[in-house]
Amino acid sequence: MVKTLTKAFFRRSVHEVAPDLIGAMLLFKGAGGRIVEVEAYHHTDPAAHSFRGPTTRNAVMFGPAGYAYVYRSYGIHWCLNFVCEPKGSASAVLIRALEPTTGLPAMRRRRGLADPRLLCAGPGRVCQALGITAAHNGLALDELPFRLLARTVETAVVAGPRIGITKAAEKPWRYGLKDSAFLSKPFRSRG
DNA sequence: TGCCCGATTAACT
DNA sequence: GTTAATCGGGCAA
Repeated sequence: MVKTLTKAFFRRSVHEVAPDLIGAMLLFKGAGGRIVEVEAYHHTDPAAHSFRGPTTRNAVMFGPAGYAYVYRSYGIHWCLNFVCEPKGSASAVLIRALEPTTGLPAMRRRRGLADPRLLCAGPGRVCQALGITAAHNGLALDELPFRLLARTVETAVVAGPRIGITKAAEKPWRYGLKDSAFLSKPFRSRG
């Protein structure tokens, strides 16, 4: 029995939602796969876009949970976040990598390569593969064209430091599927 | 207004 | 390991 993730799922601490998303299925217009890597950004976190208060760009983060926050990264890429926590708390989970399972031809075409390991291994790559842009900023996650399905099996989740940030870089708020071949970077093994 | 820098990626050496 | 591509946000003046 497949369960759709509702807004209530996201109306919790970003540090609860982030690990719970590992193993969930993310589909966008019929393409996507299992979420294997995410990062949590709490509004009290200096690395979060919402840390310095609301702006035009981060406005969606200050709205209710269960919506997509899409922003441009390095002037080139798009990155997809899921807004979490009660309204106004301005926290979100960054979707960093998927294990592609559905709509591979479309994703290969948009990415211009065939290797499934590199199709969705990184936040910019996920958006390019799924065709997500600023046009999709603010869309509800429990309505089409999004489709989010809860994981159906027990999943081994590992945590580690986040990637590509300079502030609060030591916080272990990156979560991933243990030993997945589709991560943007491996997690340091604990033995 | 101007300047610096970033939740990145790909193509280099 | 290094670096260019490319642009909006944030902050100083």
